[in-house]
Amino acid sequence: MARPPSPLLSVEAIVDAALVLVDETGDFSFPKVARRIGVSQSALYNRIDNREHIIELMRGRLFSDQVIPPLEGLPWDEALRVLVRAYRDGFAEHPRLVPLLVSQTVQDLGVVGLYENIAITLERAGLEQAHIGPAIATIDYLALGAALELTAPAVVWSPPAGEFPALHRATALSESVEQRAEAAFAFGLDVLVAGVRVKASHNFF
Amino acid sequence: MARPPSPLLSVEAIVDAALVLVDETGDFSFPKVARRIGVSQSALYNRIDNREHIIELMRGRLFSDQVIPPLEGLPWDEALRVLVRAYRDGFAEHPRLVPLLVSQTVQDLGVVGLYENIAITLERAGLEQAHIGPAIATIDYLALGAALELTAPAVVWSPPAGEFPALHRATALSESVEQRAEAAFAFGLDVLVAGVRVKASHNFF
DNA sequence: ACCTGAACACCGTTCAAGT
DNA sequence: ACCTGAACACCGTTCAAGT
Repeated sequence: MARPPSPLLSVEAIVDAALVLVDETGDFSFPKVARRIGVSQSALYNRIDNREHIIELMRGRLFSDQVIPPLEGLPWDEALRVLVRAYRDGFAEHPRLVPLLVSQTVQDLGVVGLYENIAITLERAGLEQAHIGPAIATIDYLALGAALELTAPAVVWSPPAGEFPALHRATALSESVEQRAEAAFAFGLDVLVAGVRVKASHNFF
Repeated sequence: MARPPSPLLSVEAIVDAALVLVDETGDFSFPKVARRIGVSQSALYNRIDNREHIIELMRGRLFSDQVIPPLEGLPWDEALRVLVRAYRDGFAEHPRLVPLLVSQTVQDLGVVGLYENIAITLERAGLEQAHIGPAIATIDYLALGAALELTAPAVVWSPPAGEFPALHRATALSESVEQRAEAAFAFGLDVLVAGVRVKASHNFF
């Protein structure tokens, strides 16, 4: 077999296979993706440019099938919560992909659309123009971090009881990874909304 | 040469070499570390266990030579600012190391000491016990994210002007990477302090 | 146009062998 | 105890060759 009548390969199949591997093992490789599809390793280069390209395609997949509910009726703080949650949920569906994303720049346009909505909402909040970029960055850190938390093992710091009393008290109420990640994200989101409110109110004086 | 009278190798030399490589190239490898020290690749395994071990040793290095000023006299919000800045500055000295750190759990005890100080300060702020863990996680996200920002290229989203007006306005005031990272961190820190204040005040009602 | 197979320059880790 | 060199099972990427 050299040139089949209908192509054996598609970009979609490559991204599918890579995403399955990342979900299962935390990483992917060309040999494994190729084996999973049943094609030779070098054939992948007919559809994609390189490893980075596959990662960027996976990032796009995270947000492509996301439905954002209408935000018109909502006050800015509710709208902001919806958007930041949607952003976090995108990452949280494939948490083991996040470490591969952080060392690479965003190129996907679907993600940029989500950013635009967040920027609009922050303008509605009354945040001054110079603070909107920094606010989006902060939201980025929160969403990425909260998703990363999902990949962490059950106990994070495991502080020696006697030496670090305050930390020991804080981690004593230990739950599942999911509960801990959700609690951290919920707290971060509350802090964000409260902080943006305070920042925005400074504009009125 | 097989067994030299005094060892050619030390853990310190390995961590030094790996850190230089990460700073310069964003990654390190056993062959490159060994070549830089002038020793064979397999000799490294006399001092360290594996690749993860080297990464964890580099994480420790970030905070080992950090001097934290005394916090006794300070109000909780000032103290919190000092600690979170110290945490961020630790990462910021070797920003290209951060992507290697995010997929691995914290084992270094110097870092845990910093966490303890933050936990104490959050207790002083009046934050309820159940919120201290989530608050530390949020601080983690902020510090890691702000350091990651330093590795990003100059333009992050580069939004097509017409299609994403709000985002275009927000990114129009573009500065250097360092300025942008600092602005984002400063905003995030303000939001954090304001948010913690709001959260803590709920305990008084 | 679309695939295979071989080739190349890289990895991390193990292990027998030397002193 | 401490090092070397060879070996192994992996990588990402390129390219000539086939239809």
